[in-house]
Amino acid sequence: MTPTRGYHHGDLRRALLDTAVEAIGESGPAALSLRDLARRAGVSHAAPAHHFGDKAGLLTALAVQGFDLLAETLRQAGDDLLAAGVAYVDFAVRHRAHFEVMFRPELYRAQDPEVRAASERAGGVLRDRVAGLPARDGGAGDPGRDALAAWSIVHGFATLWLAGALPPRVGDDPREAARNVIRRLVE
Amino acid sequence: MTPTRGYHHGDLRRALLDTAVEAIGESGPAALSLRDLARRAGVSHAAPAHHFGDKAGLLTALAVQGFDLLAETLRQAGDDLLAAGVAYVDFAVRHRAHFEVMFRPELYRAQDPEVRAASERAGGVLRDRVAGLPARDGGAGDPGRDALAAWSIVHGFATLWLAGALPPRVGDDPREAARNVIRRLVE
DNA sequence: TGTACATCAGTGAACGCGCGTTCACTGATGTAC
DNA sequence: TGTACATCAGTGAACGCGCGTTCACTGATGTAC
Repeated sequence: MTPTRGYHHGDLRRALLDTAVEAIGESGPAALSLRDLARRAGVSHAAPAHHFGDKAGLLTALAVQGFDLLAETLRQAGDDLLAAGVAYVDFAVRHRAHFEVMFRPELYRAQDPEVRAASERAGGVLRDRVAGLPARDGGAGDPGRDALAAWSIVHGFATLWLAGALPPRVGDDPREAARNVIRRLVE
Repeated sequence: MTPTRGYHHGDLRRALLDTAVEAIGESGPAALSLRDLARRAGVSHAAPAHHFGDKAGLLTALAVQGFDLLAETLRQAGDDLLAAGVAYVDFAVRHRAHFEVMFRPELYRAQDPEVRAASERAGGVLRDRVAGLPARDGGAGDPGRDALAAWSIVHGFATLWLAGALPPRVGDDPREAARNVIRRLVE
């Protein structure tokens, strides 16, 4: 994509992250190799180590980026829980590589403070949207429980969609299908 | 575990599947190698190829086993959707290796007729439990939609649990936590 | 009960490959004076 | 404006490792007669 400008690349760190997204989209995060990334970015195979140390370092950076992107996506979806839920699924489909890395913590340094902070920000937005929901007719309604149920249903739908596990009758528009399913929870 | 009985192992195929479950439990399905399996099983490194051809062949066999086990687990949970949902989560936690393989179809031959049949059997049981549910107060209730919502919420909860993504306040008993969440859908 | 033979399960040596890591290096850039 | 020097980004050769695959083989088992 970005042409190499002589000896110094210019923004190799960023280029490697973009390239990683591409490679993960093709073969999944586990199959990722730093040598392949270097090859795709057109630099020597030892270059990635300069920026990320090792594979876990690179995936940690990708996870941070992913959680930030998710938080922003949820925020932009507005106050509505239904809209936020649809946005969550949409994020998973459109940023599949990030999503797959984010929820496979054994692949990166999940205890890294940057990751924890970014993940906490995304979780906070989701909880806000759930808190904005009117109490259920049944009773008091436990906001922790409701947030967990909301998270579970959108995360499960997204995961099943990405795994190709859903039957054809669900259709091919993830946003529409997700909206339909989430309504079961919020209507 | 099972001592090698001379030149012929006795039931190497089965032993390799058991060993694979063990290895996947430690490092995930992507890190699995046939050589490591052979080493653990105490046979030569070329032996696994006799039974499964390659890694995808072995994981295909594991997926079939997993779907059959899931179907049986759901069946044993009885007619109740809540109980079936809890059983689904419990299955994921107790048979983590199988569960992880089953829903990563890029790792095995998902189009294999045996896999499709086993997966169809498990899905059928889940649909049955949803169909047994009384119609919602709101209206007619689309059984396809309801089944998808139920599947999403239990699958999502199980996935988040396994990923270690849930906050500590959820507790350490997956069955209890799952029951609480699923109630949000069925009550 | 005994022997011959076919079949099958597992062996072990060999191969080529891609990987991560290390390390002395070189080219480019920016800053001090 | 010009020069010296420190810093940093990226290079490329070398290493050892574990992997999958192949293949001629050998030991065990079962069946026919």
